[in-house]
Amino acid sequence: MTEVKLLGGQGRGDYAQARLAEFVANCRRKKMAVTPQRRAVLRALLESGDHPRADRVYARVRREHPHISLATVHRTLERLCEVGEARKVTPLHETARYDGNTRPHHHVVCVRCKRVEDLEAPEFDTLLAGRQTLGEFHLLGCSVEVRALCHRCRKRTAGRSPSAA
Amino acid sequence: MTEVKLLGGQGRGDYAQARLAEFVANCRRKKMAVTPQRRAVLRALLESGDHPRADRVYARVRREHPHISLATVHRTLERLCEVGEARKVTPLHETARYDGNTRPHHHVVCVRCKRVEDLEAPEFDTLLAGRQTLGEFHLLGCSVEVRALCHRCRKRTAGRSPSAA
DNA sequence: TAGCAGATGATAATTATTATCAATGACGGA
DNA sequence: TCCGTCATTGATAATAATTATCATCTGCTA
Ligand SMILES: [Mn+2]
Ligand SMILES: [Mn+2]
Ligand SMILES: [Zn+2]
Ligand SMILES: [Zn+2]
Repeated sequence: MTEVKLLGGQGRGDYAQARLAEFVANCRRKKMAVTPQRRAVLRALLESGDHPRADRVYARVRREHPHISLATVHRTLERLCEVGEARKVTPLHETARYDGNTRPHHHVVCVRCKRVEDLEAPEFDTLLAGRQTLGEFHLLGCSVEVRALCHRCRKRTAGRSPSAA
Repeated sequence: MTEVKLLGGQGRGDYAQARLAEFVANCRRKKMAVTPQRRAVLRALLESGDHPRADRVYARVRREHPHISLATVHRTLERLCEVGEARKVTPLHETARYDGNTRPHHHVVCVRCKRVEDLEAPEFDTLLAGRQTLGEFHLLGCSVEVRALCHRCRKRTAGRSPSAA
């Protein structure tokens, strides 16, 4: 029953160190230039445990790199996601998407064209069934977002990096 | 194993009819005015099976109500979500949120303050474990988003409508 | 160390969403 | 059925996130 649990910020420091240490090698592998800005953005992201927005990362990076451009922060964050060094919590954030179907269900999203299809997966729903709370959170519901490539996009995307785990 | 399946647009027509039929009564119950615009927006949303954006709904509604304002469409869609007549597929769409933690994990999101915390739930991951595809979709990964109210927000939200299932 | 492809910074442009506010009309009570 | 009230609408402006542009700079390879 207690299969689901919140993760505190434990071991964040070590994790950040390890990730920064391997960053240079990873960049070389991906043939991506290692710039002070990229390093700083990744460090700032790793130091914030709270899934920050670009402006928060910008604020933090500026403490060490007062001359960095906000555009660079945006570009770098997207780049880090493309190469698998970071993750976008909000793959569909560009515009609000609405759904007239109020029955509980889940979604599969094409990460490229952003097409969204309904998905039925009853098992997902039962996992939180008993619980009312999770730590300090009062539960309302849960939805699963399956990241995928639709047929059309898969053909066009041929050889590509992760961009979504 | 085949517990997860895509839902086609079957029975959409009947579902739409039923929803529209009960809409007036639901509005009365919620003490919300029934306007032609609201009815039209809900109809347009129900007719689009594809999780549309506000501008798509606007385009469709204009076919019958050429004078409707785009602002009204935005307002109405949000309103419908508040009272449980529709659902926002993208509760975190306002701004991109990034995550330096690349280990597979899930999230709990406070629907009010948008705080995001990491969540560990191994069972969620195993459900799609075997599959490579789902219908025409090539699977990449899946993430669970648990909607919740954090302690602080729960106190401040006292008596409130659904806004999230 | 030279040269180039890619990265950056400054800035403008784009675009979704929200705010404002006067005019309108839905609806409960007379 | 008519009226007054107040929520809703439409038109428009304001806001804010993101992306585009482009001249300059710099990490990287040979
Ligand atoms: Mn749906
Ligand atoms: Mn996370
Ligand atoms: Zn696609
Ligand atoms: Zn909260």
